[in-house]
Amino acid sequence: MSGTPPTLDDVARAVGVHKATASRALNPATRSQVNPETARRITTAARRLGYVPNTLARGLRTSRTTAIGVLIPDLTNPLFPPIVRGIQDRLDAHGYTALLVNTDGDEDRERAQFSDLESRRADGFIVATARRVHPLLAEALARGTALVTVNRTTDLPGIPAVVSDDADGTAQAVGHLTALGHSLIAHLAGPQDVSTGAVRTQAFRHCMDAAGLRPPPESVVVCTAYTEQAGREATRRLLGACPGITAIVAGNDLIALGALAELAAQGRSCPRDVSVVGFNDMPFADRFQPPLTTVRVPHHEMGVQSAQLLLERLLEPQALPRTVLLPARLVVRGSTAPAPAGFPDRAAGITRA
Amino acid sequence: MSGTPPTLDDVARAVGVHKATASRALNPATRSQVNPETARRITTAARRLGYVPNTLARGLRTSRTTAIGVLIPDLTNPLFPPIVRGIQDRLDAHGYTALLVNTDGDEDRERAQFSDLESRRADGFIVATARRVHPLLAEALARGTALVTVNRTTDLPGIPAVVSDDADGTAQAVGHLTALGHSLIAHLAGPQDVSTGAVRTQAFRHCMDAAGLRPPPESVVVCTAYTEQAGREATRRLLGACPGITAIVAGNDLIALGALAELAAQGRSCPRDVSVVGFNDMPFADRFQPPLTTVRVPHHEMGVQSAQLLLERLLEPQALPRTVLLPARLVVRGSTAPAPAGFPDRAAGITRA
DNA sequence: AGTCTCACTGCGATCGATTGCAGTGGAGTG
DNA sequence: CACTCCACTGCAATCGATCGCAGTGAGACT
Repeated sequence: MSGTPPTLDDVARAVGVHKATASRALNPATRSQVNPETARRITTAARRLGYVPNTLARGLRTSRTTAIGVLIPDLTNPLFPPIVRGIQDRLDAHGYTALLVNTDGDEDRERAQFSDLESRRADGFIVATARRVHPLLAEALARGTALVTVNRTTDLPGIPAVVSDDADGTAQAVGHLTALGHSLIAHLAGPQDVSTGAVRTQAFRHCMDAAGLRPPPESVVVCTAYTEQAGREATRRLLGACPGITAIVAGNDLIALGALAELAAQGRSCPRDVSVVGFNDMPFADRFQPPLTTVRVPHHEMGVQSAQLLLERLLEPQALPRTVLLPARLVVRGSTAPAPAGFPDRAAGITRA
Repeated sequence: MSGTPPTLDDVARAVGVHKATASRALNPATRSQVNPETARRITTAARRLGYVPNTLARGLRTSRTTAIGVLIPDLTNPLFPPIVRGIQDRLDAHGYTALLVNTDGDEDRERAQFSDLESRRADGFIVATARRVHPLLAEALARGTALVTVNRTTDLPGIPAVVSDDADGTAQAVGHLTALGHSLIAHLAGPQDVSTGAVRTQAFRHCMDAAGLRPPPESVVVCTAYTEQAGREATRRLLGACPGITAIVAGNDLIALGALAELAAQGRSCPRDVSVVGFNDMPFADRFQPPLTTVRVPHHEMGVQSAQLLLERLLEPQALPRTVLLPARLVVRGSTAPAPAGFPDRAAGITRA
C-alpha cells in the first residue's frame, strides 16, 4: 500500500515543520532544543505514520552504526551459543545489534568475513576466534579498531579480553583426580595455537609437577581440533602409547566425548577403568552417559562481560585495555571415580618423586 | 595512522579518474562499461589503498543492504544453531549477511527487534518464531516485506515456509511404539499456538485412531513451552492422571528430556517401564542417558532451504509462495523398548476398538 | 569532408538523517 | 523605547556510493 516507508521529511511535512526540527524532536539527546508542544506533535505524527529512522542514513552521517561484529568459529559448537547470547543480551540493552559470523577456523574466511563487517561499518568487534598469533587482529588494532577477545586471548598485548580462569580450572581437575587416588593421569590437550589449549596444557604440567607426578611425554597428546572426532583419534593414540593410564584430563568437553567414545569402543568402562574430566560444562553435559565431570565456565557471563568491555571501549577508546578473568569451578558428576586397584605406577613407567 | 578509511573518491583521485568511473570499475556488473586498462589501474589502486566499499552509503542509494533479518526464539535452544548455521551458509554464498535476534517468545520484544531490523533496512526476513496467529507477520506481509518462515508456519496463507514433515514423523514414532507392543501411549504435546505443536498433536490423535487405539483425554498433556522444565511438569501431571501408560511421544527432545527426568525421579525406568520418543534429534541426543529415540529433522538443510527461498523471493517478489516440506526420519536408540508385560489395557481405562 | 556510431568518462542529483550556523520573534531590562 | 538575550526553528552542507544523462574523441561510413 504505502509504497516506500515514511522518512523524516514525511513526518516533518505532516506536522508542518522542517525535517531538522523533527530530527531533534525524535532524538532524546536533542529533544530539549525543541518546544515541548512541537515535540509532542512530531512524536505522535511519527508514531501515526509508522516512522522508523533509517539506520543507514544515520550511520552514514554520524559514522556510528550501533552494530558490533561478532566472530565465532562455529555456531554449532555448543560452547558458543551461550556466549553469543550473553553478548546479544548486553548489546541489546544498549541499543546495539550483533553481526554474527562463523569463520570455521579458516583464516581466509575470517578475513573475508571481517572485511564484510568493516564494510558494514561495525563500531567494534568481539572476537571468539583469537589465535595466539593473529595478524588480522594485529592489523585491526594498529588501525585503531575497537576490539575485545572472548574465551581466548592473543599473545599480542593491547587487546582487552574476557576469559575464564583456565589454569585454576585445570588445577581443580587434576586435584580432584589425585584426591581419588589417580596418579597415571593423561592429558588430551587442545590445539596449542590457541590460548585455551596452551594455558590448560601448561597448567596440567605444572600441577602434575607440583603433585610430584612425572607423566611420560606420551601421556600428553595434542588434539588437532576441539572436536569429538579429534578427541577420539587422540585417545586412540594415547591408549596405544600409555595403556596404563587411569584418568584423562580433556582439553574440553567435546574432546572428552571423543575419549568416552573410544574408551567404550575399546571395551574400557568409564569411570570404572578410566576417569574422564572435561572442560566447559557445555549444555547437557549432565545428561550424558556417563554424566560428565567437567570444569564449569560461565559462558553467558563471559559474553555479557565482553560486550560490556567493548561498550566501555567505545566510550573511552584510550582507556587501558583490561583483561577480565572469570572463575571456573569443577563440577563432579559420573565420569570420575576412585582409581582402580591393581595398577601399580610402575606399569606406566611413572615414578613418584 | 591512516585516520579515516579510504573512500571511492580517494581511489579515483589516486588513479586520476572520476569516482563514478571507479564505482563502475569496482562493480562486476558495470565493469564492462569501463576501459579494461583503466579498470585494472582502479582495481589495483583500490587494493593498494585497502579500499572497502561503505555498505551504508551503497544501501542508502540503492535501498538494498544484502542483509537478512533472522528471528529465532532463543539461540541457546539447541534446535536453532544448526538452522541458523544453514541460513548463514547459504546467505554467505550469495554475499548476504544474517542479522540474528532472539525474541524469547515475547511479543513486545519481537516487535522491537523487528523494528530495529527494519530500521537497518534488512532486505527480507527469515522467521523461526512464527505462531499460528501472528499479527506482526500479517502486517509485514501486507506491507510487501519479503518473508519466509522456517520450522514453523503461520495459519495465514501467503508466506513461503520450510518445515519438516511433522505428521509423518509423528506417524513413524507412533508406529514404532505400536510395533513394540505399546497401546497405552501418551502424548506430551508442544504449545498448540505454534504449528509444530498443533500438527504433531493432530497427527498423534489421527495415528492412534487409525491404529484402533482410543487414549483417554488425560493422556494428552499440553506443555506450556518447548522446554525441559515444562516437559517435566507435564509428565508429572500425566503420570498422576494416567499411571498406566507405557510409552510417551514427546513434542520435542527437550520435553522428552523433562520426561526422562521426571520418570527417573518417580523411580520408573526408561525404557524398561516407559518408552520415550523425542522429536528433532537435537545435537548429542545420541549421547544422552539413555540415548534418545527421536525423529530426526534436517535442521541445517531447513536453514539452507529457507535462505534459498528468501533469496528467490527477493529476485522474484511476485512468484507464488511455496512451502518446502523436508522429510523426517525416526532414529531408534535406547529410550524405547518392547512394552512391559502385565499392564492390561484395562488398567488405564483404554479400550481397543 | 561531413555525419554517425560507439566506447568511454565526467557531471551532478540522489538516498535520509544530522548538525553548525543563522534567522526570527517575544520576553525582559535599563 | 531601544536593546539584549534566549528559546526555538529553518537553511543547507555533509556523509559515500550509484546512476541517468550528457559530453568527448576516435574511427567508420557515405
